[in-house]
Amino acid sequence: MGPQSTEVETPRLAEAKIGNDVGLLLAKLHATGSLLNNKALADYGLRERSFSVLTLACSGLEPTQRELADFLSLDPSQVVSLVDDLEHRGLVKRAQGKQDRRAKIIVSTAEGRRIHNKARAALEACEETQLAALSEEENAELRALLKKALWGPPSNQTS
Amino acid sequence: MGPQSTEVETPRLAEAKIGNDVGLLLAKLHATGSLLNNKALADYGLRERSFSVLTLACSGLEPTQRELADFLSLDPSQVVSLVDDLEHRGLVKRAQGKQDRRAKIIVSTAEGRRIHNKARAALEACEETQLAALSEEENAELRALLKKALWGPPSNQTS
DNA sequence: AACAATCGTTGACTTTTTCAATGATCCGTA
DNA sequence: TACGGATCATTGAAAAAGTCAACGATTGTT
Repeated sequence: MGPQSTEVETPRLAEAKIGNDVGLLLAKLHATGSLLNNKALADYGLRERSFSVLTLACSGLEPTQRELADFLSLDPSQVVSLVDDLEHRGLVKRAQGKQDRRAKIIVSTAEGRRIHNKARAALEACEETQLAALSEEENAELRALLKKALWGPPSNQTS
Repeated sequence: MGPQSTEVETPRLAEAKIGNDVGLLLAKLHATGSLLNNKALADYGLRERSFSVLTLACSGLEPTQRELADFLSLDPSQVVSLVDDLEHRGLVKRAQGKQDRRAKIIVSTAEGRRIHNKARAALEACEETQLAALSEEENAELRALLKKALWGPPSNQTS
């Protein structure tokens, strides 16, 4: 098969005005991307969402479940399920919130970090093939635009 | 309140490496966008998907349901439901395929085009507020990058 | 003419999403 | 200090969405 197994030919219907609709473009890229990402993560028993949770658990930011729900656009009850799963498999654990004892802080275990490193490599390779049509600069530009659309102009702290 | 009612402040967790993950950025922008889009379209009894179908029915491209399913990344049975709904409301109708009598071509009615025009205006206004953080050029750049990621470099036919 | 493949459709099944209710805890105010 | 309202994680149920196999009708191929 071809060098990249992702979609290549422009479909007939893309000519319609809706082919420029941001909402549709996002939905479509997200749909095809999710499929591939989940496939790439399946080797590690992860999916896009559980990987996101695991990543944030490994980040050192000590997120609470509420923060995870907000950041990942999920219902709090969905975060419970995700964390339950990861915790049962020994990849993360719940710790008591430091200022707030109602909140649970999600932190990674050593095994969690081990799995995460492998999964991250696989995911990065996967996303690279998805965006194979874009140059390195375009790839970075896309990220920057998405972030700006979401959170406004980057504050000039950190790099 | 702020000038745009959409999200503005960068959340704490965005600092994590995953804040640069294209998959997550797409998911997040799509999630918040869908919510707003559906809200904007609700006045016309439409949602993102039924609007997409209606748009393509109005495009003159005479799409078949199979083409709609492929283009919108939907299961054929989902297209059945969407078209059923629009047809019951008199916005589109099913016509027999020209070369293939198995296929159904989806075409708009006069009423369908009327509704579509109004809904499109509302949606465009809605998306403009969503991408308010982007300049006009950045907005166009984002569209171009998304299209390129999906379908490769634009073929130099049409304008 | 026979066969496999495709289109739209249906219906069953699974997964995901949504939402209200709960106990524990926090915060502000009296 | 004690009260009241708000927030956190959790549960469970209901609603919505997604997935998938099977079907009749039709197509194209052998």
